[in-house]
Amino acid sequence: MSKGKQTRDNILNVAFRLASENGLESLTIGELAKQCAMSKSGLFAHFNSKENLQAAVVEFANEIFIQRVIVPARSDNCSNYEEKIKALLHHWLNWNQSFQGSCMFLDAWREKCADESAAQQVLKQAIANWLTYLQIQIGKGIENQEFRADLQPEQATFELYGMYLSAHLYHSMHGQAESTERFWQGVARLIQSWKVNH
Amino acid sequence: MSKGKQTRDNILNVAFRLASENGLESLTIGELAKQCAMSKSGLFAHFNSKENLQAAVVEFANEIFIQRVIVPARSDNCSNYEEKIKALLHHWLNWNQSFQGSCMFLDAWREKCADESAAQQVLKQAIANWLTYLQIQIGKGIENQEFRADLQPEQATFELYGMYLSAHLYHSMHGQAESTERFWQGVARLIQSWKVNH
DNA sequence: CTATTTATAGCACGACCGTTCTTTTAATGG
DNA sequence: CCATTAAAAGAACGGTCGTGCTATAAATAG
Repeated sequence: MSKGKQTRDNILNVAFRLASENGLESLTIGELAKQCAMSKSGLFAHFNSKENLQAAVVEFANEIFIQRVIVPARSDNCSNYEEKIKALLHHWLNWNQSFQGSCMFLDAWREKCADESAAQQVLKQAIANWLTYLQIQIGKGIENQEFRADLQPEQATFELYGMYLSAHLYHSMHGQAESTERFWQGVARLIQSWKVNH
Repeated sequence: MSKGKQTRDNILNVAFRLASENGLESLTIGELAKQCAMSKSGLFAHFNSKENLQAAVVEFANEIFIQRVIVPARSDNCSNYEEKIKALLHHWLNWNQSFQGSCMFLDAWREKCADESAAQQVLKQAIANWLTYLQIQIGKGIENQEFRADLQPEQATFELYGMYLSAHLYHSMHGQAESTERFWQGVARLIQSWKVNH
């Protein structure tokens, strides 16, 4: 790897950490440069604009996400899709709780009406991809006859994501223990309802 | 109402609007003063620090929230607690969808580790109050034997809030129609599960 | 080892940030 | 109506923001 790419990679690592602490919005070039022991202009030259930097950070975060959530779930060798989904949720929750601050993926909806920044577009796409991935797993679970035939994968994904978001909020309000407990209790009930016919 | 309080009230109205569009974090005194047709220093004198301003905006937003969600639900004259909860959710969703940008109440978890700003503390308290209020309604529904005796109000509130958060996200990703549809479908299923014994 | 490209630093810019101080204007109570 | 108080404006501050431009240092290729 050439020097340039190497430095750029380091910058993104540090930027990812900072953005995870204080949010993507409050990531500044000056502070980032300081943390990287670089000059502002030297760092700036790698991205040519703050918007590009932000977008790059989001792309980088998405790669980390895939590496920490989707890939590990593959290695878990789940015997069915319920196990697969639970494994995904497990790694997802770990990912979430790995931030001392806030996960930047939750800033996706911070849209200023029409003029979306490049970073926000990348962010939304990443989330959309992830939700679609989840949805496909649920769909496969239906095909595999683990879940009811009339279960709607989109709706199920919607509710699963809600459980995750709520866990995120409760994490900062009531701590990790209660957040995790409520999440898994809710998920268990939810998945149960995917199986039973009413 | 004296001139001072009057102006302050106007400032908070405008600030609430701005913060609802672009987030509480990106609310600046200069821009706010411009929108209020005031000088920066004139506006500043009302709060003496940005932190106080932000906290005041959050308190103001909380009052609006109560006025738009809790109070209207009282006028709905619900015959039971299920209806009451649904009325609350209805107004809650309306509140949420009244923002073209983001609802500032969702920035509560944006904590920078130990050093929480005054605004964030007020924000968290407001959310905690609201969730407790919801939880109490559910508890009364249990007392009233509308819901299962072994239903956990805290857990039920957790899951209800997740539904709301997911609706908020889907609103910006898939539009209002789908978001609303999924929300009510999820809520219907959730409340149904509060009644039936498994 | 040298020539050339690439990466980084240094410096300056205009703009805006929150905040303070002083002065002027407006509202208020007697 | 006048004296007093409260409210708003004006100007300036040190700081930081993102972003150019220019020079230097380092990596790379021949």
